[in-house]
Amino acid sequence: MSHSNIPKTYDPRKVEERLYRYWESAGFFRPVATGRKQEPYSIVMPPPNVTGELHMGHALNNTLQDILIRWRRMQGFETLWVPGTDHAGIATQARVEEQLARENLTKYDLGRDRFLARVWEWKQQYGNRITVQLRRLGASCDWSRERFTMDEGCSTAVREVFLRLYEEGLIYRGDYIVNWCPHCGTVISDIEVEHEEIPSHLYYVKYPLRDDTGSITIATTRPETMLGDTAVAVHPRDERYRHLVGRMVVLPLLGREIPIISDEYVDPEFGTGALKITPAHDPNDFEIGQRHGLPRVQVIDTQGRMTAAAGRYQGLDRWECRQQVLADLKRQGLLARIEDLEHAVGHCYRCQTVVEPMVSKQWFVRMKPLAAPAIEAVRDGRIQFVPERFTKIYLNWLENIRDWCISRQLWWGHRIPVWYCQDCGETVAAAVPVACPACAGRKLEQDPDVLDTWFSSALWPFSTLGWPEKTPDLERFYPTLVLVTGRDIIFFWVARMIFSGLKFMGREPFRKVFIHGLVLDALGRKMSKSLGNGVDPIEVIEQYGADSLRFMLTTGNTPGNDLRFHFEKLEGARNFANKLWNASRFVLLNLNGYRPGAAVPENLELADRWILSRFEDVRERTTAGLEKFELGEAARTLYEFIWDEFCDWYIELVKPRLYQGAPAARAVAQDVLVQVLRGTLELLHPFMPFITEEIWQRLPHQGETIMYAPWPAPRPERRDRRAEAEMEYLIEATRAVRHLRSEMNVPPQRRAEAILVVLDDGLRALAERSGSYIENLANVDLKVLGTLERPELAAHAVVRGTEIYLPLAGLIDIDRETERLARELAQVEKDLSRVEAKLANPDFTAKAPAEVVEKERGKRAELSEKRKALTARLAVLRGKE
RNA sequence: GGGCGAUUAGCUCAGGGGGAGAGCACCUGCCUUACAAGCAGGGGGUCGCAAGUUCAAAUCUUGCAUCGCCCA
Repeated sequence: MSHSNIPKTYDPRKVEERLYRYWESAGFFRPVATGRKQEPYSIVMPPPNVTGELHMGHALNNTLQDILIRWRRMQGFETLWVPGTDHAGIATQARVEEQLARENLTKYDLGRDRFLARVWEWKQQYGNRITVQLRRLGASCDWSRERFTMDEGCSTAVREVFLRLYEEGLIYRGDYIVNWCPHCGTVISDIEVEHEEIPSHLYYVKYPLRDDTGSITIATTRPETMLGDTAVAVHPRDERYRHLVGRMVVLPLLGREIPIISDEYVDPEFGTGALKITPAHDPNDFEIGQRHGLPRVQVIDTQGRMTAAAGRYQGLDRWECRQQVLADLKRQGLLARIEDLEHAVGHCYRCQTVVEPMVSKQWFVRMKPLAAPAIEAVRDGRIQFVPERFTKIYLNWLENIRDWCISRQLWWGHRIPVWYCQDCGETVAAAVPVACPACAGRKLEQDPDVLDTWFSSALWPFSTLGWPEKTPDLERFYPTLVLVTGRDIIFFWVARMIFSGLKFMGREPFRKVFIHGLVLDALGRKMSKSLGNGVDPIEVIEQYGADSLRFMLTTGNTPGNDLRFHFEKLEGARNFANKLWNASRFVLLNLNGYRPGAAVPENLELADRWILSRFEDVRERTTAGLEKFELGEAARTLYEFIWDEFCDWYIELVKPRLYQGAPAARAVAQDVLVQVLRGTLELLHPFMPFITEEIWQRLPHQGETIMYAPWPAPRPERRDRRAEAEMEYLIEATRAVRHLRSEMNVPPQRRAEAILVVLDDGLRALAERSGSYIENLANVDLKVLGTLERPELAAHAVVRGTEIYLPLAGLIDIDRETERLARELAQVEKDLSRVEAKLANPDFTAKAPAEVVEKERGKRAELSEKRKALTARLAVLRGKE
């Protein structure tokens, strides 16, 4: 292969799409039994909404999954990553309704069947958008197994689960208080309600006693609901009101008579301690109403308007009604006072409309029996959250769980598999009923509602693998190993998958739940459509490449924490990719005559042993990071190794051998370069799949793809602490010489002379042996001496018991040099006195671990040597003044 | 009201009982035959505040403050 035409700048656009097509068409994303590991490793992808476009949250979520799956695949596991999309009931239906609105149509104009046909059409047309985008990101999921929550298999699973829960009495239908969104026209579940603190008012209203002996004042934030009041409640031990319990008050404006009751729920400290009770429009009041057998008067309808029960307020919007009620109360002198109050108001998570609690007939899942095993599975560690702190959030929610309202007044979704017999009124739950089991009648009408979208996502880890069929995939890949998801859907999704998996598979659906945070904008705000502050991952990929985006998302992050999106960070990642590209270019351009196997231990020189040892360390730390889900740490380890050690030092160190070395030495350098670069690419591949593949293919390699290159194995024999220590010394010395050159303004091109005075025999031998490293990297001619034969006009530095001189007759400004050394001496003395104070403390020497004490002693020795050298040098210089 | 997280260099963030780190920004010098998306050198921080544990605290404990998120 010719390498002379490798461009100087890495261009991801020329690489990424081509490689992805290659991988996908070669079938590399499918599970492959490598024989190196027996167990499978599977992940199911949190299905993005079919309506969706890839946003930064998806990009982060899928990058993390892809890293894990690519790494495990290289380790030899039979990996499967199942992709798919979610039908997203409300969102999708809304999208199609908008489309219809542009044609001046509503869904009612079409009717249910034609409307649904229209949604499917929409889905065919736009539904694969996000999966195309996931490919751009590099996601190595098995598209041949792609699923959709409303495809045939998933739908079968949904019906099966519904029917089984229904038969067991875990699904029931009942009149219950639910959260109604007047805008979306459907019920939403408790967790779909977002509470937001809103500045509001607390209104004090007098309710006159029936017998005209006075009044009781209640406090409320929602005066319009008083029209539906059916009681006033006080705390049973509240002395202020004890004598009133059991008496009747006259509801203002409507004149209805309602009782004063007592209930533990009432907080005597809040407001007046007297609470109006509206069982039809408040969840807590609903429960109090149930305890006391109170009637429910619905005064607000599904559009948010006042009903006939509201008397003359009928037809008013709930907010208009509030103003009207207040005005009327004021006129009648019943509005005692108004206070400012911040309080939490429930909003629909989708449209932000204020939710209206309302009593209605809905389907529910009885949660207590299902929650118990799900709590247990996490408590006993069968499922672990990463980071661990999310365990508490999960447990706290499940321990206080309420029944789950699963019916939705929508058309798009899984229709509830329940029919009502028009002849005898029997309820029939079945997949496809033929006749009424009670009266054999054939006039059956299906429940019009559909199921909450999350009902089907709850089954995702096993419905995607074929359940309720006993498929080989289900057998092999369930339970999955890890679920990667944002912390915003722990309740919506994670908890529900866990109890569903336990219930229907008898096993937890995954072993680890890896939670990540949100991607925020540069100012730390959530990215949102309404703010318009979102960054489009596809645009980023086009501009910077998928690898850069992925790398930026991984390195900028710690598990579970949010991350801010900065273009500067993206540039850093892009620069890193380019750095790697150019380092590889260097290697490739210097491979003439390469033969593998030249780097046998006896041929290695210090730099080779050092970089191989460093690589071994990096291999270990990268793998450990991945194992602990510390992906950012793993990625940063690689970044530092590649940039600081491989590029800044090793490549510079091998140049003489490559450019002027004897063929044998050259071959060794080539072999080490190839081995270290190839191994590093393999370690980096999960994070930056495209560029690593592109380079790997050009390097000498075995196999069709880096995707199946074996994950670098431990080579403990390559760990060489001595080589590392020696290189550290040489690096420090090189830096010191460079520093002196810079301080003295020696032009970079000018070859200078440097003298190393090394008293220690071992170090001196090293300096003599490997002094050429310093010579090449600091552009000096080096003299290594063992005696104190000091040049007079020279810049001076001390490192590790070594005095360094740059004899620069004519360039030395004695005053400046004196001042510089004096400053350094002051610093040394400061450090030294701290160390000495520590060592003088008998508690320290007695109680601190021996190696810590030893280290401090070493430090003391080095610092005092340095002080001695600096003092002597200063004396010489001052003598010249 | 309860819980969780954050508070470290000008900015964004790692780190996590024994010599304060990175990237960006800044200053100086370099287009040195892998890379100017680069190289070399440099300046810059009582690690939010207070108390405690310890020979030793940025790191552990407690309290407080500020910001953010979640739950009621």
